[in-house]
Amino acid sequence: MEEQKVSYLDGLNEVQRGAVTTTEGPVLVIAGPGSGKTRVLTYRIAHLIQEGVAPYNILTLTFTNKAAKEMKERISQVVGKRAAYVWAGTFHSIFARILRVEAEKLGYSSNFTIYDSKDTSSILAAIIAEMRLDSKTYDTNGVKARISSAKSNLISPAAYEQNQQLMMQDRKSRRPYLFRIYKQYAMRCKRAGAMDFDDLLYQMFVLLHKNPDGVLEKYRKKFPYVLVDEFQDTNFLQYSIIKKLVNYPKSPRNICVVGDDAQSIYAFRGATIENILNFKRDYPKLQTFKLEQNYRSTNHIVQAANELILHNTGQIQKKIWSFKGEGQKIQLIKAVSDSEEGRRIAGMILEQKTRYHLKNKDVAILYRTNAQSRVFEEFLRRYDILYKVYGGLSFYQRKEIKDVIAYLRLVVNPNDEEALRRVLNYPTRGIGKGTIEMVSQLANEYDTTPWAILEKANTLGFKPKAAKSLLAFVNMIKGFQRRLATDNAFELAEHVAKKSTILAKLDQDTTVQGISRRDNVRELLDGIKDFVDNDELIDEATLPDKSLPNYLQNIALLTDQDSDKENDDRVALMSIHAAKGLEFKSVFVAGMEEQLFPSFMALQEAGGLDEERRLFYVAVTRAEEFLTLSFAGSRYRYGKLNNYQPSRFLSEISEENLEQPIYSKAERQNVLGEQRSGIKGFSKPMPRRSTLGTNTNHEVKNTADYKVCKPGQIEAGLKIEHIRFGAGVIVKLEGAGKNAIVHIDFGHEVKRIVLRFAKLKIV
DNA sequence: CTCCTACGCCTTTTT
DNA sequence: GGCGTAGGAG
Repeated sequence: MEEQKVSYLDGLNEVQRGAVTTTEGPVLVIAGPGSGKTRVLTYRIAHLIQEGVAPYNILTLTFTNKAAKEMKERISQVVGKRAAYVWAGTFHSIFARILRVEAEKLGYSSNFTIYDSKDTSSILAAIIAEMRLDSKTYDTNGVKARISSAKSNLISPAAYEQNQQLMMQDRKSRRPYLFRIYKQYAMRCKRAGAMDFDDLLYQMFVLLHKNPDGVLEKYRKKFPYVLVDEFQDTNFLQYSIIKKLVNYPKSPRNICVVGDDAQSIYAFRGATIENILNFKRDYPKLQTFKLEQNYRSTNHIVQAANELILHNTGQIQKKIWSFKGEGQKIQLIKAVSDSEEGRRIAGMILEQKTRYHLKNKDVAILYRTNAQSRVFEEFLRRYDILYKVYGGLSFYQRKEIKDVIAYLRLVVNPNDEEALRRVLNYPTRGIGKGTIEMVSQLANEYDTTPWAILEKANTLGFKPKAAKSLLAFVNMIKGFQRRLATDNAFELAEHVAKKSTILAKLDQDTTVQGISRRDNVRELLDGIKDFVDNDELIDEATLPDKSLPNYLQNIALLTDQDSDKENDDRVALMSIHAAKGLEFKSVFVAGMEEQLFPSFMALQEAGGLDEERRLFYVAVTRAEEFLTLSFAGSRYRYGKLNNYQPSRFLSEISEENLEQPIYSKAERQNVLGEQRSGIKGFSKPMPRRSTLGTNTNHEVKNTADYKVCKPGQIEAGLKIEHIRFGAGVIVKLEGAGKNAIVHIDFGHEVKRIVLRFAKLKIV
């Protein structure tokens, strides 16, 4: 035992060891990127277990399933099978697990449905329509964000209505009835026996706060040791729950939170760095450990990270440093267009693979928005490089999958309104818009669920034809429900897919998308079969349960289809957000352009720029050895071509660390000077503008005001500007009329372009 | 009521 | 450029 202890503690530096072995009392670990944060967390848990703490008394909260899984695996490497009993998971999944047990105390069934973000949007859209509110002022996403934010700040619908400040804000933004939507939405969720993502946290808090049958004491006792990963990304609600569990009179306050304020990138969904400050205030006996040594990246990368984050205001003082040697300077790709960016990055990956013997999985392409992945997919395919796109719309978010799942959800919980709405007339069975609206109205009138209305369809004044269709639907679902007792998840799902005629419907569609949809449904069924056939005990505390309800509970919180087989050798394509916590030998950060990164949305919000910069900090620090930044002078957005300026972030890394910087030293001073003087948005030296506070949008040349010359004007020797490729000289004209081709020298290459399609401007 | 087409909006990031 | 919805014809 003693020896074992020594063996794992030996691999830690002084500070890390302190963070691991200080098991009693509140601990704050400020962990820079690559500083061995996960190591500290897992060793700490392992250490607790070695010291005699029961694994099931340890609660570890993370933000992603992936992080939780990794942590469990690494704990088991130190303490073996006992690791399976540790309560480690995402906030949402852990609380869902607890809420299933305690559901009845809150008036829910333990079979409650979890509404994902799309379900929420869809219900809100329906409510807004039913209330006859203008869907433009009450845009679904805006309303959703507002409700989510209310919940995250523990404001109930009733409290919302009483809150003068919120009501005032709504009146100002011409949405005075927002509180009614919130109220209605909350009522509907409850009536449907469903919780959305925020409810999983909100209801957890309510449970602990109302404390029916002493549940609060039960969980305080159950979890004497609490750990929180990525603490900088917790919101007020999450912090409040943790506080309930840990901070009370006579509590041992054995809580360890790990985070890095410089990596806080979720302020947009309510995360607040204030939690770190509050933590210091709430736990006076706090012990703080700062992990600053970076074990991940070479020095140029670390230094670049340090210098760019200096442009932010109010970071906790911290400077990361590395012993890994100078390494290679950061490379910069200047591409004229998004497709050239794709081509050059793919080419560079090929080159790096040969020159440095990198595997595909050593490489990642990171971007600000998921929509950017397409070009890279195209070129990686062309270059025969295997890749995997993470995030974006997950498998379970696809329409056809949601449709099948909706049937299954309905079988388990017929009150699930959203599932009902989705499939009541899909595949079409003669239940039209009017009928559906009437169902909804009756449900509100009788204060009951739509399902209950359907069951009594023949007594409520529906047209005979409609009533017949509705009852046929009810009988079909009831038929499925009878099988719940006997069928396993797969048998039932397959039966449902057939009998609902979903499969037949998809078979009719012979378009490419149609076939792919069908394949997806097949894949879903295969997945359910896997779930049923798999005998492996994931968690030794629970017995295998192959029922449909259990299947649905398992997938409800799966977002990334984390079927990630470790030996899958693929280049990773993902958003920077999704890359947090990961590391790669070689990282490409694409789309380094003003308006894209930093995002134009963020630039309009207070603190937005700083958050974008922290995001860039996260991106940069994912790289171990090779970091390449790239920008494109033009790219398609919403199917339209736009021109872009290089991101200001590029000018925040000095020549010491960045190869072939776009700016000379003098220019760089100039740019920094302008930024400091408060003129937003110019990342490139520009002639002085006459007006102050010029909006950056003016910098973006758009297709509309680009004056294209007529084909007849073109002749050899002319200097022109091409809308995508920039400045060039006409070399010659080939052919005439419709087929005329123009040769243009753009400096680095001569392109042949069909004259009648070329958008050229004579300079 | 169903199917087809046209139009409009979309994209910031996630559990 | 792509998806979802609205509006019209059958």
